[in-house]
Amino acid sequence: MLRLSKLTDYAVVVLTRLDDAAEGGVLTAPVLAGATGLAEPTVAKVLKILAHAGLVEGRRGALGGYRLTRPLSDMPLIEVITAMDGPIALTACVDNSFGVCESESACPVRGRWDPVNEAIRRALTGISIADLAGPPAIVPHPEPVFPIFAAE
Amino acid sequence: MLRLSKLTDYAVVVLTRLDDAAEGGVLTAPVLAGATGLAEPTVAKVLKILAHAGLVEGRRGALGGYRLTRPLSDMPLIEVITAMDGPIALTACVDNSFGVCESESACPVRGRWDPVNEAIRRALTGISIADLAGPPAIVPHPEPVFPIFAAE
DNA sequence: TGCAATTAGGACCTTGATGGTCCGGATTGC
DNA sequence: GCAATCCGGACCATCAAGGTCCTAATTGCA
Repeated sequence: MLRLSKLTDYAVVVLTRLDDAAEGGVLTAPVLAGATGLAEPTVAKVLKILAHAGLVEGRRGALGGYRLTRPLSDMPLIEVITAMDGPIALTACVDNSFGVCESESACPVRGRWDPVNEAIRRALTGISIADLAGPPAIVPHPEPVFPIFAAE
Repeated sequence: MLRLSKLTDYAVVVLTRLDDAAEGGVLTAPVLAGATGLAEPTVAKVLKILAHAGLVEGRRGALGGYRLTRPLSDMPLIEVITAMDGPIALTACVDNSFGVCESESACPVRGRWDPVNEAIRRALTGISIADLAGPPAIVPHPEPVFPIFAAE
């Protein structure tokens, strides 16, 4: 599925909220949880990871909270994904992890995924979080029905 | 990690072997297993999935086996990934699955992943399996050391 | 006609990563 | 000194991926 983790999804949501609510100010984890509708511990976890990656900045203490270190338009999506999910890497046997793969010697595509990773990396570098949060266009929900598991 | 499944990796390996060994002829699952160093049941599973997607063709019976339906140069990577891992889709809440996400109404990026998926899709469409199996350049292993878990 | 070789299509179990929660410690402002 | 926060982990449940196996269905050959 090439799926990316939910945490990454949450991260984008949180970052977006952090942006339009706090011009210079800070927001606490509980407040962000309320604003996004996500569970508080989860939001806290996301923020911790983002802080670790330097995408947000945490300030402790009574009047503490989090704030962005850069405008979202200057924050490429790939950085968020890398922060949350780790480096972009298709397959386990990328970039020379020896001994892990038994069929190493017989493997004809060894080291061949790199150009693919590069292609994806490039594609994701050109997109900023601001692009995702974008201007208008919240997809309308025509009719709040039961989950439709459309044909895959 | 944006990782893609091992099965997809295996698929590329198997497809490659299927190509350089069988010009018009067929190869059986056990033979392919031997040639790739993968377990036989696993290879069989991969082949079944690929056959289902129409990328290979299975022929039953005594002299049966599998063969490619097209040259690898005409087989974009994205088709293999889609066959093995399902459609490219970042995140669960893509393309309007209502009711799944509680914070639906509060979610500012709803429906916003689509351009990202598009970008990745485009990047992967331009790469064929032949490009992966490529001409030369098996990455050399400078020194067979222990797995190095480089700084993430 | 019977037998052997193969694919086709699932069922099944195990394992690992993900998602989510919680707790103690450190920091800061009042 | 106290309350409000972040910080850094540990911890557990769930779920899907990986992998194996079993039973048809098909085909060629003796």
